[in-house]
Amino acid sequence: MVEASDPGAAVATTRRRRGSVLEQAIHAAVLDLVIEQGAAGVTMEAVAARAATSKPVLYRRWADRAALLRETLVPLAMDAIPHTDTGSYRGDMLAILRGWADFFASPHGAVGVAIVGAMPQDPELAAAFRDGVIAWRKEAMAETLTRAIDRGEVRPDVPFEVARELGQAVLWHRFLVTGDPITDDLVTHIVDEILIPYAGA
Amino acid sequence: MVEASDPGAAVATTRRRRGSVLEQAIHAAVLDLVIEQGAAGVTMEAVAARAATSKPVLYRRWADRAALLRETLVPLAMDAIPHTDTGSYRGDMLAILRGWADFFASPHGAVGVAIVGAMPQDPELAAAFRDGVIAWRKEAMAETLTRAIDRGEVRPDVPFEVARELGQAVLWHRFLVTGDPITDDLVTHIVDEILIPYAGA
DNA sequence: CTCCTTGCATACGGTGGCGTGTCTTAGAAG
DNA sequence: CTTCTAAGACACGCCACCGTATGCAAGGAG
Repeated sequence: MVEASDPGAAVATTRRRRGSVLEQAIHAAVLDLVIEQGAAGVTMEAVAARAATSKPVLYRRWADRAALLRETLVPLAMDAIPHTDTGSYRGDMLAILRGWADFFASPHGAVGVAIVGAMPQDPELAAAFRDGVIAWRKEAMAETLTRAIDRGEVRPDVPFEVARELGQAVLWHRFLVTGDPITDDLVTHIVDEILIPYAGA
Repeated sequence: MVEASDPGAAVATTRRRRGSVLEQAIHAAVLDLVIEQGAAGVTMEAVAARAATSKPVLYRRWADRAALLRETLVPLAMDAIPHTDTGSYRGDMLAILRGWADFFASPHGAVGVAIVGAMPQDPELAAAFRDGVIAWRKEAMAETLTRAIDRGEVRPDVPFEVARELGQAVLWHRFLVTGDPITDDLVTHIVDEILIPYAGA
């Protein structure tokens, strides 16, 4: 995942910690397979082969393939979107939407489709994604909006439920449904012509 | 599906026409399986069993499972959304968004997820969906917007690319990504507080 | 009434993934 | 140096699905 496990030191102290090199290689293999063949391509055999290990290793750490998928994809999605205070509502929203745009354009974008496509058949993945990624995004957007209200950039009675998802909804829609391009012009247009008029004081 | 095939008359004339009762039963079986188990659950064997027929029948009419899926799902999606002239931009948009909302709430909503989830691995499905459903929706929205511009309800320079997808993007996003409820209050809110201000003259 | 065409269901070999049992090897303790 | 323990690789049986070849039944032509 993120904290890169500072290789040298950690290995020196304990010979092999719980989630270490091997586990990381497995997650990487899963990610590769998702990108190449979608969630359906993530079989235990394929993962084992790709990670240069064997199936018993996988079954030792994860109950089944669904659990392995969950624990690989959800953390990835968590890291995709920046959450920084740029000092203005416009700047914050631009940063966030550009984060989504970059995510969709990157190979990791396939993770988004994989999760969405797998959720209906995997309630646990759905719960993990919604309680993890979505809930966290909502929280982050709530903070962004609260800061903007404090600054007087956004009207205090703006409907949070809608304001927080309006921008990313268009990007997700293009990415998943229409396949239309997501340009930076589109992002700035959304912010300046839709989000700010809608939320503006 | 929708038009109930007026059983008596058709059977009387030609004993068994090309796409008739059996073919319809097969499509129904595919739909059931998609709803119950997602696109991955649509195996040739399961379809044959569910439709009370056998695999050779399926292979006689469709080259492979992807073709069967395409020819079942795409027409369904085409029938989902109304395309009527209500006489006003607000009325048109309310009708369209309510059409999407009803579609998502119905069992057929699963078809939406199935298509989105399967597109990355099935270029032909993606092409069929985008050249069929999406292109047709774009055209319909273009007509709706043109009428609205003629009536003076919408500014002539409104960006079509964004205006036509803005409303449904929020609904798709809730349906696929967040799982948040899609209420009629939300629909009217989107129309009155977002679409009309954005596109208004 | 018989033949023949048409079209379906049953049955088959082949493949690939699942989940697990067994053996081997490498590191820790005595 | 020897023994013990733990972890991983190999291999197996199982099952579901694929795609096709074969045998059977029903309706039209002679």
